[in-house]
Amino acid sequence: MKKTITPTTTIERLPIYYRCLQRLNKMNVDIISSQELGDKIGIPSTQVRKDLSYYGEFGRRGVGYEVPVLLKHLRKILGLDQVWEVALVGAGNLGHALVNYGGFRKLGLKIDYVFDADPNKIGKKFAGLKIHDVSKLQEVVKENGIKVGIIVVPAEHAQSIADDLIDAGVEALWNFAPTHLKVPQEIELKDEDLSIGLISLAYHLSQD
Amino acid sequence: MKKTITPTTTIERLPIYYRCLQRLNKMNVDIISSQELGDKIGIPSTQVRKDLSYYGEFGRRGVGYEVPVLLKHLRKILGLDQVWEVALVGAGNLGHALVNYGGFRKLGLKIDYVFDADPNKIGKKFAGLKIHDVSKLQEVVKENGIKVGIIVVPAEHAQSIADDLIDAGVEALWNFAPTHLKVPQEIELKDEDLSIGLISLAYHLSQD
DNA sequence: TAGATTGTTAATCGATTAACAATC
DNA sequence: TAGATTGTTAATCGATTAACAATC
Repeated sequence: MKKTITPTTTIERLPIYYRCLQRLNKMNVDIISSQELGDKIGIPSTQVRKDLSYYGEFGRRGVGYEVPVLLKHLRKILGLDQVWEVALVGAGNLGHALVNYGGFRKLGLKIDYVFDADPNKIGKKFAGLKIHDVSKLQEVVKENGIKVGIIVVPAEHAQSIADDLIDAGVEALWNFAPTHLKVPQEIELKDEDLSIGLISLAYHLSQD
Repeated sequence: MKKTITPTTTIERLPIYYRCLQRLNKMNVDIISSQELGDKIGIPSTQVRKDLSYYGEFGRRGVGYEVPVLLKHLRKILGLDQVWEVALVGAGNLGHALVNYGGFRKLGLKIDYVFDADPNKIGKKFAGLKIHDVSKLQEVVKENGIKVGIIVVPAEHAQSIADDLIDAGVEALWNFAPTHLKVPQEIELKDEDLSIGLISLAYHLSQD
């Protein structure tokens, strides 16, 4: 394994490889070449090999990659062999969709705690989880060693929720609020701004 | 205006500028410098200027950018001065969240038609919209000149829905199904794979 | 051995950033 | 004029891709 910095673009492709391999594994495909794998996800074979090379040598020359072996390596690399406690703040439509999202379960990820500020929601069930009072957020995060927070609250509350989560020990944030959050450098922040996708389609259509 | 190709990264930042300027405009901020704008969204001033320069000269040297003027230009550039008919296929949780998503309304975008295959859902109301039978998809798309399709169906159905939409005249697809869609080159495709965000957080946490 | 495919180096391509002349 | 900030060029940085030796 080399001590080079892995490009962020490579990291973003790892989950895509992982899911594709999961499907192949379920179909009892045993060996796959970088060419075939690349074709399935729409990237060149050379990029597949380069990406994997940042983490080790997982294939056999002249043969290809053993699906179960590569899968196991990727699971480890992605941290999916560990259990991450995840808290979601904001029991709205989008929060509901996320808690129920089938994609997570398949990956061994799940959301464990849901919080909201609305007294009418607190205590109610939400996709099988009890909605906690957001005033208890820090307490619950600390007690349960929650490391990942998902922010699905209105933009104007996002920063203060982020501050609270970080204060209580969360190390990674997934932010759906359409606003720029200020967080310390050591906190992992992933912005997921849903309106950008639709706007960029409108942009491309209006260019023609 | 130069005849250079605009980087895709620039295009993805345009909606962020737009939303930030909308907020500034509402706060009656009249003039903003590239430095201030960049600070607000977490990018260097030089990138703001460079990005905007692909489309024209919107600022005044020594002064900055007039918020309403820049906003107007961006609205035009992003195609938000036009009305786009949008159809969503898949009346599940995530579809519901998208139809209700406040971020779109603020931008003058909205979802107009919802489709599903479930007989129990067809005809029912869904966030204020009637759920149409997916078997009528092509018909409705053609009749109403729908140009944008949002795919929120299970992965195994995504490709055939995409084919149907394209066949009926849709030119841009926003795909939430965790699968690689094959579409003709002239079709604008934006993938929005929600599990990637969460996995990449797990990855970063497990690196430490 | 002959054919196939990996892992890696080097070349290319594209995006960001520093620097500064233009100009308000 | 002096101070500020744009628009743009050129330098830098980072990611992709082509090419090929290594090797199964």
